[in-house]
Amino acid sequence: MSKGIPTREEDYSAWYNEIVKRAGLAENSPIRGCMIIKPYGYAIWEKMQKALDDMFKATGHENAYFPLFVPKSFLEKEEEHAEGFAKECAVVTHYRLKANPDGKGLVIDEDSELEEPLIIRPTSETVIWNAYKNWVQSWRDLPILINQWANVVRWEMRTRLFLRTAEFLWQEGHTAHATELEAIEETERMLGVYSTFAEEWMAMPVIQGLKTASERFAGAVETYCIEALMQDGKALQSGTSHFLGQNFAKVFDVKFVNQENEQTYAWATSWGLSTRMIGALIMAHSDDKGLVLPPKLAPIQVVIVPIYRDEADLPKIAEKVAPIISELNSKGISVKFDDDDKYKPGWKFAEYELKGVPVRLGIGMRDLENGTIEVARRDELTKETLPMEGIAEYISGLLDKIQQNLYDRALKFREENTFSVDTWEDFKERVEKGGFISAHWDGTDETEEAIKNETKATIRCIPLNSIEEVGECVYSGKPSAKRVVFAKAY
RNA sequence: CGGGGCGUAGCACAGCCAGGCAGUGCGCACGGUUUGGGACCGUGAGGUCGCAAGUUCGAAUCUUGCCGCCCCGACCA
Repeated sequence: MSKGIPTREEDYSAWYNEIVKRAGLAENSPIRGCMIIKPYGYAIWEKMQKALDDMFKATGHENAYFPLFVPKSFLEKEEEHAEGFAKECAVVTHYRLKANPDGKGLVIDEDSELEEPLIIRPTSETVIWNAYKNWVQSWRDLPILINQWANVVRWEMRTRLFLRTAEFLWQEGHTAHATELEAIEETERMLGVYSTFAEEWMAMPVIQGLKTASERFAGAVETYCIEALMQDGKALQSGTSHFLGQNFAKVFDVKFVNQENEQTYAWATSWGLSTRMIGALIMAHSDDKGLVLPPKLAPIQVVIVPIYRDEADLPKIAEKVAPIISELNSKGISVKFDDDDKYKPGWKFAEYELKGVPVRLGIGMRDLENGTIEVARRDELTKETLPMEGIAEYISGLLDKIQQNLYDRALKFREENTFSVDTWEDFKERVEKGGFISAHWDGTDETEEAIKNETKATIRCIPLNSIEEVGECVYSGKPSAKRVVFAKAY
């Protein structure tokens, strides 16, 4: 293995790919556009799942599982939904292979053609709402608050590990409500959950907002999103929550009798967050030495590297660190004691930096004599030698400090790269340099489209907290009531 | 689907122009010396040169066809 990875400065995209591969997060598979998530990458996803799942449960949701296959007729029912996904669907048309009569291998048995093709789910609204039809009769049956953890397939033309793959893992929440207000509240509540997850667990500040009509989920009345800024100045949509109105209830006939004894269509929401977040995590914090993980999502939070010349010294070190490990474990901190003799300490230092382990402890004979231990921080790449006494307590606090530092750093970066722009000249110039651009927009599809064509920047969102401010559209000069956020996006 | 590039050891690649024993680095195996920031020496294993046909005494190298992958564009979380 060669040393070093390309720097962000040299080639941001190569830097990203190298981190994914060299840190052991994922690799390309023989299947075009599909990735193999390796144990270390999957461990991060499991941490994300756990945090999110707990928050879903805390907000009253239950997990369930619906089929991988969607009958073509289901997908067709909601017109906009169908159109939105039609171009990226994998379709199953046969159910049997047979020995090739002309030679080796297998061929599709043409006699096994399905009466109706099955789509591999790009999302599950239709299958789920078809089921909800049978679950809902009375207002007393509502709300239905369900989430599923699943894989989905969207046949993308160009893919990148984690950021865009043909198959990806995600969770999709699908809820049914008796009233419009309740459904909108749910949509906003789950956006809040995503936002909390991004900021408190991923240490990644996000802007909460609404998508414009052109960026809205196919079949939704309103799409809410969280948008984060990556280190190269491009935006990444990191989670979406949709208010679906009664669109799916109407096409799947999900009606209930309300308290006034009237037949009423249920109101829907759906919300999803995917393995793309692992890509976001990488691009938000990592540096030219490799991955930098926030302690709350790091599979290994502390690694201990023993340093010894004589093999007989290793047991002495192991004995000394054993109580530290158990004390850290009792605080819920995951620790790896790397006593592998095949690699030298220097190699291990570099390796754990590449893997983004937040805290590294180094301990050798010198430390045993002095009662000290070396503590290295991944986020700031600093080292200090401290007394072994009370070290577990110190590390526990240090992990919190690192978590906070990563957030503060990312927030500072975003603030320094968010610009308020009022003229078209400034806009064009600013877009080239990257970052979020806050500007007035006249609210029309035409203007949005024109700006996209001329600059490649899109409206990432209309921020929820934006203040009413009279202004003129940066492109058309027409009146505008508030600023929206533009950026080039992934 | 349009434009460009590439298929040679597990990985990264050289060799091809100008046909003549299939190579280098990393990794891997074994032995020894090493170990506070990616150690070193020695020995060794590992290949249908993408596939097929053709030209030739002889093809990784030349010709034709096919297959696959990557990058750039249109589409997208």
